[in-house]
Amino acid sequence: MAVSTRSHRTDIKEDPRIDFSFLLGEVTRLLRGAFDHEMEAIGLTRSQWHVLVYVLKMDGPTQTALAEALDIARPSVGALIDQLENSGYVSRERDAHDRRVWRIMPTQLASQRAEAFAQSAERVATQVFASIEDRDLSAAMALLSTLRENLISPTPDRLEKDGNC
Amino acid sequence: MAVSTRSHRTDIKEDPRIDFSFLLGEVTRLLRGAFDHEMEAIGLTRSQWHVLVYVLKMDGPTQTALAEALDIARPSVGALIDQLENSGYVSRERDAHDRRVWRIMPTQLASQRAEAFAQSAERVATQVFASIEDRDLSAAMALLSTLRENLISPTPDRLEKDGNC
DNA sequence: TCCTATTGTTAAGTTACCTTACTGTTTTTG
DNA sequence: CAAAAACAGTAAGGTAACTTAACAATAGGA
Repeated sequence: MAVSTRSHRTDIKEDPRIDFSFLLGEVTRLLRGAFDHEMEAIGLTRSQWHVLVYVLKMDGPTQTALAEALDIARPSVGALIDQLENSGYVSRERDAHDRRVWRIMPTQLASQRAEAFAQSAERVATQVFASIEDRDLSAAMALLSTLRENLISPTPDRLEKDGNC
Repeated sequence: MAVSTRSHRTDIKEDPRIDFSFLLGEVTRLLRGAFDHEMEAIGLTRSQWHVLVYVLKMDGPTQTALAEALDIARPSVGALIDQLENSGYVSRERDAHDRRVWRIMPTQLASQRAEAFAQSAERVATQVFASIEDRDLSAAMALLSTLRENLISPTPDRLEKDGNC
């Protein structure tokens, strides 16, 4: 079934799952750096770009919806939207039915540049994912999805159900 | 050969490699959170713990060696070592042959607690990697290693050789 | 000995988050 | 309908982890 059972080993240095975790972190860091490098030319930070992608994806989300999607605190989203608004990439528009909320809309500028962003992303992806088979990529994605599931909700068998407290 | 050739698509939202990148980031973030949660009880931040693991791994490294291994700037290492020294986990010891350098040594406390750290890590790993097959883990690690290679050095075929500038 | 490279530190600034507390607005509820 | 609860967003302030630039001390070769 799962990863081979270990009896009493308590050496961080020899657990493949720990190695995997470190590798995951390292690749993520490098990948982030590669994207940053591209985005720098465009004048967006990673966080701004991250938010912007979700704004483009989500079709007029509220800030709270963005906060949930990005899993960051609402004030953080507010600050990032401020930045993107100042740079002219998004605008806050009042919701027709609820005056508490802002709908975050990509501007024309964002749409114009969306293609350039995509090409930058594509350029990075082409280098980074060179020689990777579709099949393997899918398999790795499936594994990562499983990890995500396991991380989001506790394992079914021992659900301590304390959530995150 | 590589991931299926696309003609002109420039839509970030539909590129599996971009999806993969986001997923990678998300899993890393969640995983980091899970480890943080464990490490919090021990009183170490993620960065401190990260450095400490390398100190335990590397057998008396200099700060510069640590900076290279962790791929962070030397002042950052210095600050983290300060913290770990104040917490009593490492000590700076003068090198016998070069009075400029400090050798970073884990203290008895670190060795004592190393097992507890490992158990914490194990506990997280057991939940997160539940239902993951060894085979699949290895395959994913291989893929991540390839990505790392591609990220560290430009692809052989189109080596622009600008390094990182 | 002088010149250069290297180790580590200090100082100042940036980014990206967080938390807590607040102002409005809407929804619920008695 | 009015009071209370819930919710969206903002403000203020904090923290951790980085960065770069400039510096002192040391090492080591010409």
